[in-house]
Amino acid sequence: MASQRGEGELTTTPLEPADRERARAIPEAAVARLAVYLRVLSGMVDQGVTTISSEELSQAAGVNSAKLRKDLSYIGSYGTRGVGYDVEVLVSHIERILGLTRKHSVAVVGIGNLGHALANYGGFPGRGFPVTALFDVDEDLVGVPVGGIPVNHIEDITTVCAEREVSIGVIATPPPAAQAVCDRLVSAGVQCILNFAPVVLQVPDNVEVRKVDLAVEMQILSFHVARRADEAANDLVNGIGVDGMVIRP
Amino acid sequence: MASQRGEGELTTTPLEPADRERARAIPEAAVARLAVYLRVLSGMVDQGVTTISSEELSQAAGVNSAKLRKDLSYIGSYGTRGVGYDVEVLVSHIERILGLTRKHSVAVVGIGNLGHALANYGGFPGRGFPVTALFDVDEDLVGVPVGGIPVNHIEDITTVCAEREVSIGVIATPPPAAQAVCDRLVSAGVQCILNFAPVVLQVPDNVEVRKVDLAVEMQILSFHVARRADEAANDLVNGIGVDGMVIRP
DNA sequence: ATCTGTGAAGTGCTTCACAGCT
DNA sequence: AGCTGTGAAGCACTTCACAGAT
Repeated sequence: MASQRGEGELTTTPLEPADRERARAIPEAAVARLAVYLRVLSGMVDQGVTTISSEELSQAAGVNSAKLRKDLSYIGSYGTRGVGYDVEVLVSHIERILGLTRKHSVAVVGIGNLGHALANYGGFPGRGFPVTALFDVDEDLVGVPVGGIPVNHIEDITTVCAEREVSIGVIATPPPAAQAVCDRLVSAGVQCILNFAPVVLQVPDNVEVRKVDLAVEMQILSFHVARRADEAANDLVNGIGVDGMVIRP
Repeated sequence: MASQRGEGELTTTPLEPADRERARAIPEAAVARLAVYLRVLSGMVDQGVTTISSEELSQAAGVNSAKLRKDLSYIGSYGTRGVGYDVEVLVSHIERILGLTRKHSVAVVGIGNLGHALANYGGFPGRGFPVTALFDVDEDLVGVPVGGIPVNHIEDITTVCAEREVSIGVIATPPPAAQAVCDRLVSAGVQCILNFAPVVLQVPDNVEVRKVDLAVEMQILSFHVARRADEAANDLVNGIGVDGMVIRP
């Protein structure tokens, strides 16, 4: 089960050989942060900031400055020692590394509450991710435009996705439907999936899945509430007050 | 700036001293997976499965079995060598560690597309996370019930959250409003925040923030599209076909 | 005979700290 | 004098592989 998509539509600026090795080597964690830096930097551009130091940028992005510099070093050396980084230069290099010079068509499957919300973002968060197809099983929804795009029936995923060159599929269906939907997306040649359904998807190696799992997020927070409550109880026993002051040393 | 909440309402089953040290020591990454195991196990219970091996459970959860066993070992030794784990026992231990024996009131701030979707989940993903308060700046929305709960004005966050003992705040506002909303939640004593706004929130150390950032997720996927496209181009140059076979060895 | 629980080895990410450029 | 870029050290998570329980 592999991609059926040809290799003919490479519209991205081709990477230099040096960049190529780098792209392979960037830690996943760093990629996520690059996206954050990019957003912060875009804000800077709007404010007319032209130059920024690693210290300032790292503060704004909520990381420490060594990490920021290391992250930026993965994509090359575009700073000036003693000065800092040119904001626009940085923006364009990060955009290139993240593949944002290309448009990525998005299909949303499952037009319930969440699907509606996603479709109505219109051009998905941050531009460059146009939603070009919507799917649902509900016959009553088929043909109805949501966020300007008419809903197609789930049966047609394969043809419609191929036609519209969808490169990212978003699964917003109820859990039981998710795997089947995923399989269809994959057989339509979609190699990147963003999954909102609380299900562990099985996919071939050449497909990248990212998961957004609200239940997991809530439960992680719950864990921290519990840990904190417990530490507090523990500290009280040991004579430490709620605000961290020792009451009974 | 610290919690203003008293320490009197600890309704959680208190952890044994041994568990206490463990809770402190569980890696964050393991906590996230425990939540996944819990969901898979709940499904097992519904199917009437009573016993499961690390191999089976790890498959269903999409991790390898050594990792699963190590994760479970963080919460104690509840398996039987030569046999496997008792599903119900495991469920109840994971629930206890994740603090799911307590209810966690949730407030959603920002009742736009996403806020609506979230409010309409009713009892948030997976039970145990009742949404008890909604907030927005829009006067026209105030008083209107969404998912059964009337919307309050954002001005009233502090009082309403304190009143309803909200322990988790969900921020679904536009980016510019997020930090101010966050500050209000914090001063209402909320120590856990789930942030959907594409903004890096500044919070005191005693507050836990989890971020769900669609733009970042999309951009990570975009990065992988780019990397793959580039590898393919690269491989073609080196005489390797699209399906991985060497054409020109 | 089988499957868990876990030290120990391995891997990858983060932080340090400073050489080197402007 | 200031700030980047980066080897090297440190830390955390993952995987291995096997002793030990049933």
